[in-house]
Amino acid sequence: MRMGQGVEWALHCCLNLAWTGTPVPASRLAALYDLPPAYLNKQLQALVRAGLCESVPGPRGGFRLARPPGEVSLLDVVVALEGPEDAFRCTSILAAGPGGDPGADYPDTCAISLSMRRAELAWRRELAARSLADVSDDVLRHTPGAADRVRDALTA
Amino acid sequence: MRMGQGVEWALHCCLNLAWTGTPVPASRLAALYDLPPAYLNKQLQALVRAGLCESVPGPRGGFRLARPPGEVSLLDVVVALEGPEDAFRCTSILAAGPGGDPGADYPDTCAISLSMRRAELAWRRELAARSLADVSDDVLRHTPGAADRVRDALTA
DNA sequence: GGAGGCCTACTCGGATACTGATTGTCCGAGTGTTCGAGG
DNA sequence: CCTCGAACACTCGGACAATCAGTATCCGAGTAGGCCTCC
Repeated sequence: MRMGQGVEWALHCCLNLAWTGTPVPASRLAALYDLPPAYLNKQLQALVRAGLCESVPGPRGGFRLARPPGEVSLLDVVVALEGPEDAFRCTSILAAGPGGDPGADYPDTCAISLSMRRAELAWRRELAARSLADVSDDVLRHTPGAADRVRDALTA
Repeated sequence: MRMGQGVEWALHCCLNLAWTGTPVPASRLAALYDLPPAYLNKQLQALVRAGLCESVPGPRGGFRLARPPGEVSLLDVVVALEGPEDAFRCTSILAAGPGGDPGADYPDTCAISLSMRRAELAWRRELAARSLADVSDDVLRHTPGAADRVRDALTA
C-alpha cells in the first residue's frame, strides 16, 4: 500500500504557494527540490482539477492557491491526487461463499469491510483536521525564517 | 493509494480458519469464494512468514491459525501482506531546498511528514484494536449460522 | 513622443513512452496415507 | 491377523510470466509582455 510520490511534492508545493501568494511556475517549484519539472506540473494539474489551485498561463504565470491556507486541509490534497476511493476494496467475495446473497450490499454490511472503513475514517479525520495554515504555524514555530527563504527563492 | 487485493482475501480466510480450527488447504479456501488457488496460497504464505498462520504439508494438511483469534489483530494481517512501512514516504526533499540540511532527519522533523504519520498512526490504532475475535462476534451477532456453514463447507 | 501592432518567450495542458509493483500461473520438494505382501 | 514397506496422492513453497498503475517525458495551444514601426 504505497501512496504516490506526488503527494509529498504537492504538500510541500502547496505550503510554499501559501507563503508566496503570487503565481509560481511549476519549473521553479521543481528546481527548489530537484524534481522532474514536467511530472510535477502533472501533479499540480490534479490540484487545479480539484479546485485547490488556480493556474495562470503565459509569462508571469504559474500556480497559486485557490483558497486561503486555512481552508485547505491535508485531506483535500491527498484526495486530489490519490482519488476519493478507499484503500481497502471490498469486492463482495462473500457473495460467492456459503449463504452468500448476490444482491446484498456487502461493502456496507460485511463486518470486515466495516472495520476497515472505520480505520480509514479515523485516518481521514486526522488529515481533514489539519490545514495548510496549521502546518505552516508548526514550521514557522520551529524555523521562523523558512517562509522568507522560500519566498526569496521562488520570486527571485 | 490502493491496498492489495490479498488483504481482503486473507482477512476472510483468517476468520474462516478461526471458525474451523483444523488445517484447511488453500485450494479449499479458494473454492469458497472463486479465487485463484495458487495466488491465494501465495498470500497465505505471507501470513506464515509473519507468524500468524502455521502450514501443514501433505494430505490432511493446509493452513491453520497460529494464535487464538483474540490475539490476532486486523493490523497484524495488513502488515503481514502490505509490509510495515508507512503509505506516505518522506523522501527528505527539503534537504535540497533553501536552508536544507543534508544531515537532518526530515522524516522525524518535517512538519508535513509528522502530520501524515500522525494520521497513519490513528489508522493503525483502529486496526490494532480490532481482533479476529471481535469481528467474529460482530458477524455471529448478525448471522449466527455463518460459522457453522463455513465449517461445513470447509471440512466436508 | 505616443499609440498601435507584431513577435517572442514563457506558461499550462494533454497525449505519449517507460518502469516497477501487483496479479496470476506453474512445477518441484516434502509428507502422511493407503494398499499390498510377507510373517 | 498383524507388521512392515513401498507407492501414491495431496500439500505447501518458491521460481517464473502477464497485466496494470505509477512514473517520466515531450510537444502543442494559448497568453502576457516587449519591441519595432508608424503617425
